Amino acid sequence: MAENTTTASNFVQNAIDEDLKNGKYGEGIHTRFPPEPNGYLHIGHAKSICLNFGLAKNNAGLCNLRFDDTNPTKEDVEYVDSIQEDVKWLGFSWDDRMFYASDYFEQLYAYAVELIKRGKAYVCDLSAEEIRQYRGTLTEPGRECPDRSRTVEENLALFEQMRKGDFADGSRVLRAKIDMTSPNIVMRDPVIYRISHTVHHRTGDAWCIYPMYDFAHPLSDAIEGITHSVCTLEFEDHRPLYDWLLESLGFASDSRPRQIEFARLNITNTVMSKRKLRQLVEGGYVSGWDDPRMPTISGLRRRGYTPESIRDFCDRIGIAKSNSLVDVGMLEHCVREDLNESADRIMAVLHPLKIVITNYPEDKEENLLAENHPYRGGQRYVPFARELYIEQDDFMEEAPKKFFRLKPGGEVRLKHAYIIKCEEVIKDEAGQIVELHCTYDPDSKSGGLTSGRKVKGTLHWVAAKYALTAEVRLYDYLLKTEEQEEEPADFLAALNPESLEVIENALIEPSAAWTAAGTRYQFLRQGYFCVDKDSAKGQLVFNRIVGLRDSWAKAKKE
RNA sequence: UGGGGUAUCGCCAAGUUGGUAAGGCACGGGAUUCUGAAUCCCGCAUUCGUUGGUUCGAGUCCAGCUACCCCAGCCA
Repeated sequence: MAENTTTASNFVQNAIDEDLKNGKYGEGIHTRFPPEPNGYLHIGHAKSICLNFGLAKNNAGLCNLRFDDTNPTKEDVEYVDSIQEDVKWLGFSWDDRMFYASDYFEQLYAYAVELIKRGKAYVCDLSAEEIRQYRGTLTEPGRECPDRSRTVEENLALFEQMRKGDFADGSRVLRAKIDMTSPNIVMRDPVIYRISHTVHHRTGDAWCIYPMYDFAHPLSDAIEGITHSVCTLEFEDHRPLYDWLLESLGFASDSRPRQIEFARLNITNTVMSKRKLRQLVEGGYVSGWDDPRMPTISGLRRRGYTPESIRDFCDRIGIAKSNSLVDVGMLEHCVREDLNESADRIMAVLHPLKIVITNYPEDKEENLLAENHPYRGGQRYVPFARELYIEQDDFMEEAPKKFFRLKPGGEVRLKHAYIIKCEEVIKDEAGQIVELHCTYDPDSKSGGLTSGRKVKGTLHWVAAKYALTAEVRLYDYLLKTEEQEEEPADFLAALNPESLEVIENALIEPSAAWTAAGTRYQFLRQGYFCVDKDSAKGQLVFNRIVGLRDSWAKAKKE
């Protein structure tokens, strides 16, 4: 298991090393995780969280949590709450450094005024449509807005009126005065403030003008003393603007924050855009942002993923600038590895096949000692009796040569119990197998002196009389059948039809019920399961995380 | 004949100032096993998108191609 020693070298760390070596940022480094509270965090955000908090930790620095809440039309407190919960759950702490871009609205306004005073910003009266036309295209330069030559005084007055609410939404904007002919479209006098008479989830109606990301972000970073502003690749074109703003407002180049971009996470068969995830939630395709099929942190949590496994995953995939598509198998490997280490094992049967041990006294019952974990120890008692259930798949009447499980005349070990032999197959009139009559070897009891006898297969089982029913939810949590380009409509159509929630009942050994909800279990052979905390009310609910790789299942396919 | 990026094994990803290709996932083989799991060994790029060049020597330097990603929100 990864000790989360993010020692893996990456170019961001290299850049930090370089800066540290050159004596830049003598106070130590400072990063931030800046989500917009417009949806729930997903596994892609986890990559950024692990990176930013990890860099801080590994370099004796600090990492802030900052809500980038500059667009009130999309944001909500529900999201700021869930984001905090998810970051905490992942195991990271921002201590007392939780901020909101909206905390800086007043300062940001002052910076905008300063920019105007320096002749580097102006109020533009063009409509959104006109601005687009004036902007030019990818291959043609833009044209200057007629308002570009307004005097500082005019701009100051107009901007103040904007703030006071004298103008309607969309009627005017504040723009940075840079270069309409720049080959980089971002630099063609970008809008830095817009008018929006919208109630903000935190500032209410105090403001009717809101700063754009491009303006708020570098300044928020600077205000917080951020040294390394790590973001994703699509902002590379924005870096010149980031630097231009700080430069224009007089932040010294040797101490101001520096933007570094890395590639965002993509996982095979996984829907990773907030927009699409929102469609799934709002369209009722899933039960919510925390539906166990969702790649959200909260969905993975309900699915039984541990924070450790997600951090480990983020460590393993690395940080680079090339667009990559990580195999979902990597994520699954990480949970398997973690749960193999940490999860107690219990026995359960999904599709029961009754077994009668004919030479076991009818009134006899035993409590057999069972290991909770192969090497971490812990023990429990499991009731054993004459009538048991095993998994239907664990018996084959006409078995191929390499079938290690129960077959007529064959022997098999019942885990923690005895070796049994199948003597007779009982069928109904329709020829369906109803039950198996077996005999057991009393000398083969697990842990006993003569328990060393070897048989090829080991089965899990549950005593018929004491078996408890548990709800098992089997999910195919992959939401896409295959990689494909999807427009919204096609995207929904491309959902894996098998990604429906399947609920079955499993028979579980009674000892499982002794443990409090929230404990993670591994079902023998069936795969990893865990108690669903949210639904464990009187009844145990298990989610399948991912099945064990079963070479028998593989062989069966061939 | 816009700008910005990226190209190293099936999938991720290290590769310091050029010195002769880490690691993980997946996969294959063997040992072991009261989970056909786990564990343990062993194997898995003469080659770094491509073509040339510089050099005793290049994934690392130079030039030219090619492919893919991002940008024309008053979103972030």
